[in-house]
Amino acid sequence: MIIGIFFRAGRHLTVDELTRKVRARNRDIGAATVYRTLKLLARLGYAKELDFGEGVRRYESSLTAHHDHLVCTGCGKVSEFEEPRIESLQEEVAKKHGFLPTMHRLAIYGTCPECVPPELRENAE
Amino acid sequence: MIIGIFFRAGRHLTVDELTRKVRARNRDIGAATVYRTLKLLARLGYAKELDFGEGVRRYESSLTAHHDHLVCTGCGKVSEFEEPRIESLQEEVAKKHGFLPTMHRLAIYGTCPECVPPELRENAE
DNA sequence: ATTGGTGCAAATGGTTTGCACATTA
DNA sequence: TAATGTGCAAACCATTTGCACCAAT
Repeated sequence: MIIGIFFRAGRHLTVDELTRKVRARNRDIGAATVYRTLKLLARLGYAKELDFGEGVRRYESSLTAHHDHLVCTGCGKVSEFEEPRIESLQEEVAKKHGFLPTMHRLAIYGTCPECVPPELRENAE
Repeated sequence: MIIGIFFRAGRHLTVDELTRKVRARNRDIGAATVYRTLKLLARLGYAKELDFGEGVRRYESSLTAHHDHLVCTGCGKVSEFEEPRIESLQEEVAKKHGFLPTMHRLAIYGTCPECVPPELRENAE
């Protein structure tokens, strides 16, 4: 049931967010089990552990195409993007340094469209 | 004295590493003071807080040019690189999503040259 | 009976904080 | 005397783990 909710739920879930969803369905499930389930999914390769430096861990399904993240420092919303040119430049950089890259983490922090104050909008003034 | 050691020391220091260096010089200094000093430097903009998902925080001087990081998952060593083409692609991505970017974090994880087993070296086989 | 998974509460570990104390102006 | 910064130990908090328990083989 936990796994079902996880894959159906939105992306980039906090463990606590998932725990709430799960407990809304069944109050008898403890947080430890949610932690254990997510760790298991990550170990099996079905979930990715994310860390945006917020002090809490997030998880997302790894059954989707690779992507990186845009994190809004205003409302905390996380969105995704994919940019093959950045990917290949990373390969290039790694190779130049003799690195055998296995993965990378790229997050762009800033203010999302809804959080940009009107007076700072492109088409303002 | 803590500040002096911090800026003179190598990059990407763990708080614990810096505490060791400081206490080697003066045993009477507690870890709390080192934590407080680094937080202060970060607040004033002289230090950057880094988080590579290792479970510990690292700090580096922000008085150097912007750069991103290569993290060796074998020996833990962290090195730096700078790739203007990646930077400008990030700007482009942010703009495309209506984001006002303030910063980004890019870390490439993998195996550094010293940790690549010989049989996997490019010029092996 | 044995296995595997669970909830609960306690442990963990990096970081922060309350507080009494010292040092300086 | 007031203000600032310190060490120490306790608090914090997300996460992990020990353990007794339960369900299903």
